[in-house]
Amino acid sequence: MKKTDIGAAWQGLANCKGCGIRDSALFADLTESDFNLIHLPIDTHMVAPGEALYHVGDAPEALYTVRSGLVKLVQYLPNGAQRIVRLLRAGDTAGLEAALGEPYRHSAIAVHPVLTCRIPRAVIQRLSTETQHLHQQLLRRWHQAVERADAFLVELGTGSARARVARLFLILMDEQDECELFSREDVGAILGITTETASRMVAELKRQGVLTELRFNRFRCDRVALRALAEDS
Amino acid sequence: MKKTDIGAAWQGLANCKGCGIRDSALFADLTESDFNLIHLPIDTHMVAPGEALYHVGDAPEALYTVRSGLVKLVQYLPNGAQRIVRLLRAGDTAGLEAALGEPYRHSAIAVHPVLTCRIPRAVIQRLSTETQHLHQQLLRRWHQAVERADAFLVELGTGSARARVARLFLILMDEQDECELFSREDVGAILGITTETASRMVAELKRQGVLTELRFNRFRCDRVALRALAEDS
DNA sequence: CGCCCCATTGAGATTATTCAACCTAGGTGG
DNA sequence: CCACCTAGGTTGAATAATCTCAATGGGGCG
Repeated sequence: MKKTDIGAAWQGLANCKGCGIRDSALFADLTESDFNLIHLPIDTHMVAPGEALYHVGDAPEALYTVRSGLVKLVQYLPNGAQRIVRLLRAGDTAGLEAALGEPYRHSAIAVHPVLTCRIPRAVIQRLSTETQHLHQQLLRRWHQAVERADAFLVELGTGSARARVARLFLILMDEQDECELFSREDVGAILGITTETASRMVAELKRQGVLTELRFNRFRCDRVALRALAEDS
Repeated sequence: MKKTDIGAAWQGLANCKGCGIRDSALFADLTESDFNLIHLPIDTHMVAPGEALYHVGDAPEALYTVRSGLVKLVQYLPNGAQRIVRLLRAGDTAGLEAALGEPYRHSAIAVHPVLTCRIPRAVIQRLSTETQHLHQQLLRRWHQAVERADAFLVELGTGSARARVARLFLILMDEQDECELFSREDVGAILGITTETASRMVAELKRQGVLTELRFNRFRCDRVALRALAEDS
C-alpha cells in the first residue's frame, strides 16, 4: 500500500499563474489576459510508478505537463516487446499530439512517482488560436521533442552496451552528481539491449567504483569516468 | 564530370501555386491571398548525390522542400562516425528548425539526385504570423518529424541485423514493388550496424531471391518474405 | 515467516565486428 | 585504346560482444 495510495490521486485545481515550474513549462509565455481564456479545469495528479498518464490509442483528450518525477514514452513492437522512445522530466510535456487532435503514439508511464498537470485539449486549442504565445511554445516543444528523439537514437542507440549505459547515466545526471535509476528492464528498453546485459554493465560500473549505490537505485556517479567510457566506439 | 554538372544547379524561381507536389508540401493549405505575402524568391535547385543542402551549424537562413529524390539527415558522433537520423522524400521538409531561428541540428545530404525548393526563413516567418494555415502546417510537420524519428528508433534500431535490413526495405518500397538502394555504408549508418554486416545481409537476401537486382542498387523486392524476416525478434 | 520480484551471475550459443583479401566497374592518363 | 587505379561491394576467418537459458540471492511486502 505504499505505492498505490498515491496512485492517480486527485489534487485539486492547479494554480498555473503561481506554478513553481511555470518558467520552463508549456504556459511559460502566457500573459495575465491569456489566462482568462482558460475556462476548463486544469488539475494536478499524482501518478505512481508503473501507472500510465495515457495509452496508445486512447482518445486524445488532454496533454500533460510533468511537474516532477520521470515519465517514459513507450512504443510496442509487433512481438510484444517494448521500446522506450523518450524520457520526460519536470517541465516537459507529454501527449503533445493531442493538441493537433492526433491519436497518442505512445503510452506514457510513470517511472518514478510523478506529479502532472492535465490540460484538456480544448484549452490548448482555444489558447492556440487566441494567442501567439502558446502557438510559439507549441512549436518549440515539438522542436524539443525531435531533438530528444534524435539524441536517443544517436547517443543511446550507437556504440557498445557499456558506452550506451555510460551515456544514459550522463543524461540522467544532468548537472548533478547523483541520479536515480530504474529497473534494468527499462534500461534495456531504452538502450536496445537485453535486461541481463543492462544489469551486467551497471554491476560492472559499480564494481569499478564509477558508480556508488547510495541506496537502492540511487547512485553517485563519477562524471569523468563516465565520459571516458561514453567514447568507446 | 557526370555528376558534378548537375550539382546545385540553379533552376530559376519556383511556381508554388502550380507546383506538382503542392498538395503534400509545406504550402499545401495556402490560399491565393496567402501567396501574395511572399516577397522573396523561392528557387529550385538540383543537388547531386553526396552534396549538402546545409550543414550542422550553418546559419539557418532557409528551409527546403524536397520535390524529388532522397535526402539523409546526418548527425556526427564524437569519434567522427556518422549516424543517419532520418530519410526525407518528395513532399518532406528539411531544416524546419530554421523557421524557429534555431541552428541546424543535422547535415542534410542528397542520397539520390534531389530537386528542392529553397524557402528563405523570412518568408516562413512572415507567413507564419500572417496566416493560420502555415502555422498549422508547421505544427503538423514537426509532428511528422517526431513520428519518423520514433519509427527510426523502434523499427530500425531494434532486432537482428537481418530484421533491420528487411524493415528498411519495407520502408523504402512504400507501396511499390521496387526500390532504389544506396551505399552499404549508409545502410549501416541508418541501422546502427557496420558496413560489412549491411553488405552481407543485402547479399544474402539477393542470394535467397528475396531481392532481385534489376540494375545497380535497384531492387525488385518480395514483400511477403521481407515481412516475415522483419519479425525476427 | 515465506513468497515473489528483480538484480545478478555463469556458461554456452549466436551474432556481429574486425581486419584482410579479392573483385568489379568506371574513370584516368598515357 | 588500353593499362592502371580507385572506390565500393563482397567474402572469409578469427575475435569479441551480446544474447539466451538457467540458477542464485536479497529485499520488501503480505
